[in-house]
Amino acid sequence: MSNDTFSFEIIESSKQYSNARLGLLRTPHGVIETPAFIFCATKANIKGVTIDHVKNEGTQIILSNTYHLMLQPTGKVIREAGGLHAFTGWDGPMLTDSGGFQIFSLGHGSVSSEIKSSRGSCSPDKKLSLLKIDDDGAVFRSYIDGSVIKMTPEISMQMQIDLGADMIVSFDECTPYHVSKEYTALSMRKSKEWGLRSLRYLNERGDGSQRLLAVIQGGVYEDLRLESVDFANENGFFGFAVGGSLGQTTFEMREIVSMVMEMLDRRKNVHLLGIGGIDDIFHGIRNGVDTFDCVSPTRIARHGTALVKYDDLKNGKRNINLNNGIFRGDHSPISPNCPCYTCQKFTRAYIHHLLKAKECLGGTLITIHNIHTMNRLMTEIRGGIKNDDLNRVCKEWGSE
RNA sequence: GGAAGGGUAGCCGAGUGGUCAAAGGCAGCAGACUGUAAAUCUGCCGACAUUGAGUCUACGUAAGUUCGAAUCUUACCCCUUCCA
Repeated sequence: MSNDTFSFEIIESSKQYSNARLGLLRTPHGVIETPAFIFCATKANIKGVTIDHVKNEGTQIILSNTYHLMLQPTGKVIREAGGLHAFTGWDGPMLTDSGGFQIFSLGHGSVSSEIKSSRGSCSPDKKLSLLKIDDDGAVFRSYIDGSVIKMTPEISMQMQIDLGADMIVSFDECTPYHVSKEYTALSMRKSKEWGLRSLRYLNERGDGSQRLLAVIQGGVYEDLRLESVDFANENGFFGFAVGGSLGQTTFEMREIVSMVMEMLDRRKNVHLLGIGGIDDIFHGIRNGVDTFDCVSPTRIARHGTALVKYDDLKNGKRNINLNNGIFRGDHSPISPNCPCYTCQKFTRAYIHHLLKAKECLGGTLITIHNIHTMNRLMTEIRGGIKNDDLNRVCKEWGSE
């Protein structure tokens, strides 16, 4: 693999915000213009839509999850299929997550109630299935058949090699918020160790067609974040992924993101794990984040909410819940200015009907629209950086 | 004509003397969702009242029994099934 097959090149820096930048992320499966949004295809599909829709609405890169795919259909099946690209039909750039987040979400309960602000909406009686975590790795009970599954950096790396995504992520422990600083420190140091083991394994067993991102841990503590960043800066990772507990409130999350972004080697690409609110994206980009991933655009779509550019909606909101009764007889598209497949062919009334009738096409059509809208947001943000006009773009999308 | 079983909030359906404005489900109304065990979860859901306290109207209709009735009695109306 020649050196320029894989690279991250900063092609323009914002004058309005010194850290915001335009980049080109080159991978064997194509070039990603950054800032970019990465859609979650956790179980090797973006829920509810075909890969053609994903592509046609302007998606540059998608993400799948090691933990889910190792349970089902297993790495063996995907390796035999020729890797995730062949398996899914997606021929563009791809990232896989390591499974480290599952140590958190399967071990400590709901995501949203813990890492981010708000209360959890997960059903409370879910049984936690993390059995053990030590220096070697983590042991889970499979949520599919109850069998006992071991995850180590080496297992995660081998799985990610089998999956064959362009960018892969170090195995880490996503530290919850409600633990002591001592635990957070130990956990972060464990993730450092696991990062080294991940790197070593990939260098020894990989074929050179993949690059590794270091995960930045350290919770809400500046000194721990700095220690984690120093480690990542010094150890030859291709890029970075900011993860772990980002505090309890959105405000806290942004403070941590700003803090970490100041510490990282600015020559490398930075991914912000799991964050995808429009305000949070603008905040991240001003601070130099290059890529984001989040389940929110596709999840809320399945639940009936369509994202709409603030200036297009003209009612002071940035999304509409198509479950709401006011759309029963609304024969206009979701957004008047949207060229997506859904808005070209279908009306709010029709989609409202599909949702009410529990026809899964409703969620599908909104997912298509939301994918387009997120990609359009990122396109306009890149335009804003290029033209030193990011604040105008921000306003148009109803962000502060 | 005879026999039996029923009629409960928008719908279905539990409840058989007080703890009943009445379980549960559906429908309706709204909200949440941030490295996906999520096409899921939460709240409201007779009327009036800004919420609460509260007031009123309600379990086919009418009249009773009772301190108290969706629940017991009588009559009537309607529905379903079975027998002729």
